[in-house]
Amino acid sequence: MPAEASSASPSSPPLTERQEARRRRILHASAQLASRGGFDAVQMREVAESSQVALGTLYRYFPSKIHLLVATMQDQLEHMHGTLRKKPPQGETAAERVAETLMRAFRALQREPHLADAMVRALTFADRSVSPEVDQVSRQTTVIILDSMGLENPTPEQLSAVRVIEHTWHSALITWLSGRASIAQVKIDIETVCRLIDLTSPEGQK
Amino acid sequence: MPAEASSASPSSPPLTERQEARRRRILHASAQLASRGGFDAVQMREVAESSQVALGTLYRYFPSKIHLLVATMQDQLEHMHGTLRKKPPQGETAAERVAETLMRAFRALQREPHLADAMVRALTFADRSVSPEVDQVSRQTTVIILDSMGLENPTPEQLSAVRVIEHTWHSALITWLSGRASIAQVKIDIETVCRLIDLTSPEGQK
DNA sequence: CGCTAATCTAGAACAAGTTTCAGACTTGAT
DNA sequence: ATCAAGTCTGAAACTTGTTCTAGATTAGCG
Repeated sequence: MPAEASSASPSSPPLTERQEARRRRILHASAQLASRGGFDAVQMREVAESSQVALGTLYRYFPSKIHLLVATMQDQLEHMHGTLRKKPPQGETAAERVAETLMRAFRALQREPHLADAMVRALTFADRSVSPEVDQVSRQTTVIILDSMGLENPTPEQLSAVRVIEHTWHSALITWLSGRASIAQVKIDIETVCRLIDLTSPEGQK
Repeated sequence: MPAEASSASPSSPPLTERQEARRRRILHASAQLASRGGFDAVQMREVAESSQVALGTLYRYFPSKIHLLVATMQDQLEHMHGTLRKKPPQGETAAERVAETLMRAFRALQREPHLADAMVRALTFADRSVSPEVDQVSRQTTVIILDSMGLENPTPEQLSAVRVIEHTWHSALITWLSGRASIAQVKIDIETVCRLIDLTSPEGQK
């Protein structure tokens, strides 16, 4: 298989090799700074310096800090999806498998709470100008969830349930990140919302 | 009844009359500016000017823009709760009543989408330093939902369901505000998540 | 009334996101 | 190899949230 082309949107003018490298350096610097101190620690001047790129160039690649962090999240999500694909969840019911997948993702985020903070805050703070990118993250998340459900073609009802699960996922993460909910609390919320899946599977829950 | 004391946290030193008036002017200016242009339009210098208060004073009352907007939300929530109390929802099941209540709130927000934008963005962007205030908003929301369910003492399961509903509510609002979901979509999501309530009411859904 | 501590004001100053600009460097096509 | 168009750089400037300061005002109290 071609080692390339796995990345994000294949639209817009194709990047040269050096441009691709710059983009990579920027995303790497962003993730690194975010891992240290979260949203606030990702300062555009520092990202520029760390990635050896002029500030103006950084802004050419990512038109705002939010764009940058959302792109960072897309990047991390890809990793995550790859990792999750390798060992599919073991639960009996679809609800269990989804909950298991999300809890696995949650544990991954716990290992880098500052990075999680930066990405999630950016995601929910994003305004209309970032909608396409945020939407892409959302679609990717949907794919991961549907994957873990093991569904080929979900019903509209099931898609609604998945959307609600995503809502809960994002919002629960926020309450955790801002110290208003414990890890256990998040777990309960995830398990609770996942019950909606069984509710929308009239054929039984196996 | 005493016409006073209905406001927020009755803790900390009591405010003099003029201070109470200042606080009110500030919140009013905040809501007004927010109604115009949303989060970005609430600029601290403008709020200070509109409310005839020095910038430093504004910061003494509300230690950050986020604090100010969250307080604005608390303020609005009180109105809302009062309004909702007057005409309780008519639905048959608890789930229907909660959905009806939230849709009513949603329609209110649609009348002032910019204000909604400012408040909701502030709420989800808030970091740990605002946790107490955000938590208060969350509790107030919980009360409104429990009220509409007509429950005296909810089970832990039901409280979980309510938390998930709140998650969905906030996150769905965000997707709507950032133009990634339609009004219809939000409605569906609310109705979907409200089904969790019936799921957690083993005694039947009347 | 007159004092003292707390509060308020005007305004400067600082921090970080964003924009702008002139000049150097790359790229792609001839 | 050469030229035009597009890109990158370094640095300054601008915007808006936040902090700080010195001096006026106000509130509570003897």
